[in-house]
Amino acid sequence: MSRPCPQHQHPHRLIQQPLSDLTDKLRRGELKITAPRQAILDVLRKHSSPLTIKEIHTSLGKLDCDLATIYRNMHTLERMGLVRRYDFGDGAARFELSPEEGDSHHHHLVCTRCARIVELDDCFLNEFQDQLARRHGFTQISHRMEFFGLCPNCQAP
Amino acid sequence: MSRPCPQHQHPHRLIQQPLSDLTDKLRRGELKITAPRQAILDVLRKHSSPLTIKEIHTSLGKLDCDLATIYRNMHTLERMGLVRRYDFGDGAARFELSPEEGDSHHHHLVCTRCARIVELDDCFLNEFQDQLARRHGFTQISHRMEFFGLCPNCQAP
DNA sequence: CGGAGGATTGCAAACCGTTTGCATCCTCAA
DNA sequence: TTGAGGATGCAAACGGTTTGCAATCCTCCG
Repeated sequence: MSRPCPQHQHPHRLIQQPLSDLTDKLRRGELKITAPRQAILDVLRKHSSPLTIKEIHTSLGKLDCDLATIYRNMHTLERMGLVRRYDFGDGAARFELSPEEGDSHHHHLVCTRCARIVELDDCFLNEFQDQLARRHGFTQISHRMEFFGLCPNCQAP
Repeated sequence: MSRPCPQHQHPHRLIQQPLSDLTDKLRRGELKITAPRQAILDVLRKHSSPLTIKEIHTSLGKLDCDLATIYRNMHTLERMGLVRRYDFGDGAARFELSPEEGDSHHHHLVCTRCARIVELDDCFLNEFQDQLARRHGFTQISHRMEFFGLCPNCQAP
């Protein structure tokens, strides 16, 4: 994983939510504030791109906890909207702290060689998605969209 | 899985490529024409939505072959562009015969309860995707996009 | 038409991310 | 401070997928 290209970094990703705000949210969700929970949130807070469970695990360092604990927590955190889950099609889920404006979301451009991730601007699919729902009588509609390609560093000569 | 709603069925999906055309393509790809291969293509030919490996396997009926054979064949067929792979996020890959205009593709609206699949019109992301590639210096760019929701039959009262 | 050579298959075992059961531990409200 | 229930660690199981290997099948060539 390489450093994100600053010029294309989406602004809201640079604003780190203080850990205390996060634990406040935990409390509001009636979740206990445990060491693994805090450590996981802290790791996510410090990264600007989605992390796999394994990446989170190694980032925990000496605050290490069981993999199953991370898996369980990601479900809980996702359920209460603190965290967003992404699937880049390589078989490992990735997680990112939700932006503070809880309902907005964005998509990613992923290098298929080095897994470098570019965070794109806020999603533009909402109107289209709503039309689609109306036209086909669907409710609770959502979507997934990711872009893949070779980043500048990975293009062979 | 329920029958697709005819009024929203995308036209090109109704045109079945004759099996002979498909085996011709196999030949051109220097692939041997084996019984499993033909049977798999024949199953795909008869379905208008993407199928999982398991669904293909059970559809094979008495032409049954090993799961590993299907997995291996899906890779080969995908590699030569005969088949397209989709990921609806439930952990099982799905496969669909490529439309005859080899480069076009479309997306899906998937019911999260009954897995009913609506095939959408041809993709509209190409320009956007190219812009994106240019702006970030990526090459070989592609994307994935699927919509999820509750279909009319699955909306609880 | 028959045989050689390489692709393809079946089978079983391995893989990998993820989930789960269970006993123990810890957090938090009373 | 204490009790109840949520949370954790550990190990086993799970589901989709991949892989090694020996046996088999398609094709091409003589």
